Amino acid sequence: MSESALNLGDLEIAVLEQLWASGQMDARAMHQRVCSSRRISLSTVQSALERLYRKGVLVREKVSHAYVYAPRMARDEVMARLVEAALDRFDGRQADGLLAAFAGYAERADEVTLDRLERLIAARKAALSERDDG
Amino acid sequence: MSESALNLGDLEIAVLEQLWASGQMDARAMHQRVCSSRRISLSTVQSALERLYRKGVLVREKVSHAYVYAPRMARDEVMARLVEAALDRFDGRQADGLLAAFAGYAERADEVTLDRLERLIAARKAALSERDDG
DNA sequence: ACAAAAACCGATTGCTGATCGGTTTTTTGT
DNA sequence: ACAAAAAACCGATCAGCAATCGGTTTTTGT
Repeated sequence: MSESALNLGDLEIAVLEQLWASGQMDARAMHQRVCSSRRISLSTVQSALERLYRKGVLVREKVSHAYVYAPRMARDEVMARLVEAALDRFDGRQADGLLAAFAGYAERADEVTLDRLERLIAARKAALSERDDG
Repeated sequence: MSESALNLGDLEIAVLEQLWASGQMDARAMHQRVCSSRRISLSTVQSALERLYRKGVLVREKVSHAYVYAPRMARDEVMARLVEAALDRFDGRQADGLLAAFAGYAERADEVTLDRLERLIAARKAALSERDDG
């Protein structure tokens, strides 16, 4: 386990999605956004934001009286950390797990995604040979 | 959320690793294997196997009096399901999450892994054009 | 029928996220 | 400066789940 295995609940993710969409928000604004789908009090939203802050996923800044929260990690980064956390409890390398997950997904993947992935690999290969030459 | 989001505890994974390595085992044999690293009673191991069975990760067959457990899913498959479970709580496609996880990983990946992945992509692309032609 | 082995059952513990209401602190309008 | 409003803060509860165990019942082999 590299460092701290990130784990998130459903409300935490819902709240994060809002922040990734809007950039930043205080607890009240967040409550407005989520209380339609989830009948939740302001306190509950505050707790979720607080937890996310303690987990290092959010930053916050006191603007006049209220904390304004903002993402500290990109959506992709959080997803990656979650995948990592799920996988690194297994013995040995986690390459094969990721590969397997991707293989399962790749069976349904479209061209665009495949191309993106190919470019990712090409970039990495370039970096590798760059290093070998240098 | 496709069907049932798989989730596994640490003991469950440890137990699974043993089964993937050895093919099949009853609770007593499993206990032998894991009790060195974890000081655990037989009951605890039984519970873990039972839970895994209920989750559909293991099959079991009564051989004389004891259940003999065997994996019903490959290691890769379980890993893939875990990744899927971690990702499909997010809005929208999970392609980007997987891509992101892989991107992070790819930065450290070796040539062999990159080659494997390239072949995976090639295979998928072939399947796609196959379908277009047919 | 009996002893041993295993399943089965139920209970407890620990952790974590979700949830809330009440109290204190801070801010702000007048 | 003061009162009202808003937010933070605090602590508590609840629920779900994995880990853990000991005791009871069932099965089985001889």
